[in-house]
Amino acid sequence: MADNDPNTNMPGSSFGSEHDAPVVAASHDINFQVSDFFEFSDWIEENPAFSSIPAGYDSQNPNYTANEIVVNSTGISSSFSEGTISRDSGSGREKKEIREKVAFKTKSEIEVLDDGFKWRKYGKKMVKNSPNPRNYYRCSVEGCPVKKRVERDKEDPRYVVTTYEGIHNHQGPQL
DNA sequence: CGTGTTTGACCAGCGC
DNA sequence: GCGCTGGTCAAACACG
Repeated sequence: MADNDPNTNMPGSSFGSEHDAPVVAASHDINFQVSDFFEFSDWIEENPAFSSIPAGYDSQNPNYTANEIVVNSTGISSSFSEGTISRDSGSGREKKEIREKVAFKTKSEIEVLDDGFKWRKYGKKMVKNSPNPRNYYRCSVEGCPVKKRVERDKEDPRYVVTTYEGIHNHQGPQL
């Protein structure tokens, strides 16, 4: 997946340029694609030495491997984790599909970061571990199984934890 | 009028 | 088996 797509124009230019978030700046540095992070998840899988649960993240799941990266030098630190490969070894039947699951912790005022795709909110839920609600988004493109989960950090409300799940059916960003 | 959001209800998995 | 919790659905609503 995610072949060497030239990614002609990344509409990430609205990454805080129209918002007054001082932390989210320099869209030039955030010139990435979501698919790039899905490739990163493979990278993590092959580099368990980098596993470290980011602060504030639910580290109770032993199936998680995680890592932290710094997207740019202006203070946007994102952490991502990959998991959900928990197949039932023992019951003889794996119930869960192997899905790509990537979580970012981004310091931003806005919750819905414009990653170039069009998202439709389909749910909101209060989680037990956090006083903040969790929002559920889904890619607007029909047939695209990608889901997105956005919640604010428990300890630091200035951070948003965005979790992507799945791989986009379509190549280009949808706007 | 079309599209996306809101919000409560419903459902399934899991732990006790 | 029951209750809790997280995830999804869908009808009503708001907005362009």
